[in-house]
Amino acid sequence: MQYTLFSDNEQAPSSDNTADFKDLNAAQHKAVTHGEGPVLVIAGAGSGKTRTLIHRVAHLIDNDVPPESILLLTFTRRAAKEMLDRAGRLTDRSCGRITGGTFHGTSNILLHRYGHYLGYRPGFTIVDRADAEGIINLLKSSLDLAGAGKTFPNKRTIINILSGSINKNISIDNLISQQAPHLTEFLDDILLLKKHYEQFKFDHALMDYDDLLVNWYRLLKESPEARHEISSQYQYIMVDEYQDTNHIQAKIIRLLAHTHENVMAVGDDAQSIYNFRGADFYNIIRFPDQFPGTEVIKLEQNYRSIQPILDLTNSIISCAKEKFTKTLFTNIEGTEKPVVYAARNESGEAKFIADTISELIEDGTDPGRIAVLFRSGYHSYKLEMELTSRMLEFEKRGGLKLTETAHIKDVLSFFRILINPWDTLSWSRLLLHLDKVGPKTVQKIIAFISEHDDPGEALEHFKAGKSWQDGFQALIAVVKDIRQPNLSPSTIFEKLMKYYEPLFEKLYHDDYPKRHKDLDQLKILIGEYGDLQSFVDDTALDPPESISADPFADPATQGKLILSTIHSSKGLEWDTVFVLSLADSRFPHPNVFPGDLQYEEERRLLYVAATRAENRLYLTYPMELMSPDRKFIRTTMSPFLRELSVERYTAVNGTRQRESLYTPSFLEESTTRHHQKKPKKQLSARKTYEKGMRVHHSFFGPGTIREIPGPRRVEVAFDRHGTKILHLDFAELEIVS
DNA sequence: GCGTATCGCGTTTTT
DNA sequence: CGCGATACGC
Repeated sequence: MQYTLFSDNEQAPSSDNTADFKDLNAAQHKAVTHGEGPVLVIAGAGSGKTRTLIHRVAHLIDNDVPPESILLLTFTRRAAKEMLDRAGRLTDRSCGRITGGTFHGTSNILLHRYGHYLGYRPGFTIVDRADAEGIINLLKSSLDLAGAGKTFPNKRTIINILSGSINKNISIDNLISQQAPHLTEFLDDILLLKKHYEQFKFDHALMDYDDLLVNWYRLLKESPEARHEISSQYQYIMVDEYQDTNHIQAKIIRLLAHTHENVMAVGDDAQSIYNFRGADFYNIIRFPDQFPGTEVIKLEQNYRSIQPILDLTNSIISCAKEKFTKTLFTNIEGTEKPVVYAARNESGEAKFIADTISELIEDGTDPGRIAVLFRSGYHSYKLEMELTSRMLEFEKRGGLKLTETAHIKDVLSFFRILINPWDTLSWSRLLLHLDKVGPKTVQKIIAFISEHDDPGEALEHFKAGKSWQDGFQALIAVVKDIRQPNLSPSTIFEKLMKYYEPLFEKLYHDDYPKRHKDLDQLKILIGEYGDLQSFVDDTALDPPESISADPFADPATQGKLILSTIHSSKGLEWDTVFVLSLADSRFPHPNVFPGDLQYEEERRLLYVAATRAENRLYLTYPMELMSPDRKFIRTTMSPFLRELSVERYTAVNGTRQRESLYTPSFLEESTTRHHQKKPKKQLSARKTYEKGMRVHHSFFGPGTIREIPGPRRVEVAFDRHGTKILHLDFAELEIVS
């Protein structure tokens, strides 16, 4: 295969087209065909860096580099899979023999393969973040922390501090005094907690994400044999999203490449948004120091967005305190400026977005090409209700992971105790479901069974209280049943479901159907695994975003509208993007102030959000927010928006129908275009509703009116679907009695 | 009095 | 969902 050089102005075709390997611009071509030695590719948003990496892989294979010697490290496993798949299509060869994945996934593989050099037994269990939080919780209650009157920081904060201290390579006391001075009074408690946390993980052969990295680093550093073996195995190392790597990862890369220095790192300092968990975008700046002789290549052409969007995003990032000037340009045609919409309140904001989305879909836009992004998971609640009441389907990303939902954790707990009988956390999950059994009783049971060589068997010898004996015996029976040797994961699943199903029905009565669907999908997923260990590791390391998404979905069918946190939207792109809740007290996060390190990161976060858009970008904010005391407080637009020149966007004031805040002439244009109110059908609006009425909804079925929270709204407690707030303008609600 | 069940309310971001 | 405050039952 040959690569033909095209001029910089030649536009790269859509990245989905695999027959386009010749259409690379000069900079991309240089990166793709680079020979031996370290390369740093600084790539702007939408500059085709993924494409470049794919072609690089294809180029190497075409030049008879054995696939086994390529190591591709990406941010998400999904990205790695996609790259290998596309590279495979480019080369007409299987790329399956390339090692590719996340740092943590790769770490897991290498530690199982080479861990014996450090004296590891391979049977460790990986805990994900949610479990780590659970452990902290367990320890917190048993350690009796915090003096009277003081609220001890929550477990999420603790975990951030613990992992931050590992990632940033500084001691906890320094970290706290530097970056979280308000926690100084808890320093001793946190240190104590850390000690017990480490001991706990050690006792139970558990590792969390950070331990994997630390041990990978130790493996390379402390075992010359392992270092040499691994480094000569992987002769070509490629790292995507390099700005998201932390100190340990940078050191790992350095050691991995010590025999050959064939490293290609790709990243964009302007998109560094993971500083809070230890990522350091100075890693990019330091790369040439770590690898002397590094060639630096810049990709500045953007193949994603139209020029007006780029103008806006360029000016967002140009306000940054520290910037490495890199101005993106594009040849994609399009003149429509981004819209900044000021809504009266959160409902107005949700309504505007839902209206606009409905119109786009009616005009034939694939819902899967539209995304709504926001800072925090709960910012989208209002919109979710609005969309549900209009029967618009969506998929929410970020926030809670599937493996973090209660019912999935329950099932996984059964699997976990089989692999690691000392997995106290999973035991306590299972035991807590027994009626009349609470935290205290669980602690007693666990203390008892942990004494024994075989906790699973010891369970039978614990004398249960009279009131909960029956449930306890039932649990013992299942555990005994699934502990039989040589059962396939599917068989175990079926066996445990016989016990769990009735329990589950009682426990999650409110949204039973949805959760049950998850379990059905989990069953399918389990069926693909032959052994338990790899199933448990996989679900801990990289939980599937949504197993309800059909893996064999026909690509021709329409996708779903995406709601996502900005963090989870990284690396993706959509035709139309909405960014929600860009109000002063919401974005940046209220705890960060100008001058903080975090403040600049928040700005980059907005940059990342805005650069996801190809053709249409809407930035919205409410002028009124609900304060803690059910009072409304006025807000203005986020400071990041305020510092932009008004030339860059079209301002629309949703609080007055006919006036614009800034530029009246623009408003007429955009209202007629997208935001014109259509007369909605007044189906239910005329009827009078009262508290306590029985009603029937075409989708949710029968229910009772709980509350009338506002004009044209009712809060209905549905018999089968929980409580929902419905908009009478849209909901088809019949009065039954 | 200890421990469990229940309700109401607030929630940064995550490989 | 998880936390705290409060209420009930052994």
